[in-house]
Amino acid sequence: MSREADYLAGYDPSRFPALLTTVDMAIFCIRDGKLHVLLVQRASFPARGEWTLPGGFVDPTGDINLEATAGRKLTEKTGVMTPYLEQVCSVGNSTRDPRGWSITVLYFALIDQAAVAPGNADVEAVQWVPLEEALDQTLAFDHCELLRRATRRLRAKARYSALPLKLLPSQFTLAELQQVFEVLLGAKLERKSFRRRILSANLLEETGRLQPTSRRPAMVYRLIREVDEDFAFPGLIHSKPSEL
Amino acid sequence: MSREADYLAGYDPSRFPALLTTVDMAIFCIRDGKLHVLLVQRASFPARGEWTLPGGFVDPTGDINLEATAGRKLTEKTGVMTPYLEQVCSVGNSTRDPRGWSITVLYFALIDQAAVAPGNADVEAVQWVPLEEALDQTLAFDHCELLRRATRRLRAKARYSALPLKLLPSQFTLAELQQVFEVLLGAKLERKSFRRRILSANLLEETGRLQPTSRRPAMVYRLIREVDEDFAFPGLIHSKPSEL
DNA sequence: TAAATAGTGTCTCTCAGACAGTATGGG
DNA sequence: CCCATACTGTCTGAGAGACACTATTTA
Repeated sequence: MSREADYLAGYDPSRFPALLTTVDMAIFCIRDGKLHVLLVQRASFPARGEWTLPGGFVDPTGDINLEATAGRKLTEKTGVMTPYLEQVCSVGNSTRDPRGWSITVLYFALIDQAAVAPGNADVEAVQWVPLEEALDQTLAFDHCELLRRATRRLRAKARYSALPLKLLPSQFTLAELQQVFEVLLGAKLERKSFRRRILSANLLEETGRLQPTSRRPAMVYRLIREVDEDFAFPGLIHSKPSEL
Repeated sequence: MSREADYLAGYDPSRFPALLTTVDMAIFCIRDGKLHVLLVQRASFPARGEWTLPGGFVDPTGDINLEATAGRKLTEKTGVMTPYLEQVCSVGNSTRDPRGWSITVLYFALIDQAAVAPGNADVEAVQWVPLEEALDQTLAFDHCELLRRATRRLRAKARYSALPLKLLPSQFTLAELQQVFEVLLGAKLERKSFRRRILSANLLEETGRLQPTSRRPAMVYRLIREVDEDFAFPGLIHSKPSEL
């Protein structure tokens, strides 16, 4: 075992070719009934002035793990502290970054739009963009492809999980929740079936009554137990898949 | 734009703290009606002599992308060239490797046990281990946790996708296929329901007749179209989840 | 009272589970 | 002929879709 200690003492990581290692994030929220994603404008080379997903290098001295890097980036850009954060995939090759062989670990975050610190987004070159526009415009590096992957994952999960809850504040009506699902799935859902499934999952509990947004007030619900990454209820998976 | 070229010419990646970047693999096959995973014994420090998942450093000069690294490792250990390969997740933190902050990208591979080159496994310190044993025994680094994650992904996919097909040769009977699903799900499936779902997915076509394994011969099927990562059929998802 | 949205009753259709029945081979 | 396994027929119950119905608010 002292031989292993000797080995480690003499180990020099910089002998190996350096790989650029970053974390990139697709931060989603709902605004005006549409899915939006946060984009930032690069301040320095490479791709200076172009728009990208927020992200940056892993800091081995400050970040205890990859998720901490992602959380740090998210808080820097939005002020949100405890979002839903999920790793999507990693992409690594020799061509995606002109500086050399690079790897990025892609996360997506779901946040309640109301929880975003309003100041930051105007000071920095940061903006919320409707998803379709973001996918149309040419993002730097391979960030269009990254955004597509994050979107596909999010939409797939909307078909069988309670994940879209994370795009709402802690109290909400079923109509609001249904609308979020409809935005993600790109399809209208049957009201009765939706209520049946959501309520029979024993995920929500009633509270009081709500602001009369238009006519009859709706019951306000809150989450009764935490929605983890693996939670799935049967049913929504049968909805037809949405376009793209 | 020449300023960007200047920037790139003067860019030195080694200014940044080095991160150890590896790819690890959970290579699964079915042997004797049980799910097995390939383990290797480490030949050098750190953790010399201990068992791990096969894996190794990304080679920026040889591998064009992460999947190429994974494919290279797989072929080295098994001789299999075109397996089903799927990225599970990446784990990066400061504690998982004694040499420093390290990231691993985890893949799993599904192969037909009959396609494995038989020679290699005996020469090297490589062995197929029943999954339960592998999870029980103490693997080096965080490889127990990695193996658990790969297993969870595989088992989850067996509930709604046609993925388990990749554990069989190109021709197979429905009884064999059902047995693979049962092994992965850890539960008996209803024969009639299973046949209904598989056949109504229009994935298989009939061929001729088969060896009388025991009594009445069974129809041999083959895949009619490729099963990609996202293919899902309704139904199997309702099966009760298996233990662990 | 009209309009608009919240929420319910209930029919039907699809499909998975169950299980008994039939088919086809080897000993 | 018996047995074991392959495969089918068919009943039943759960749950999603459809849609008309009632309830409760504002204007």
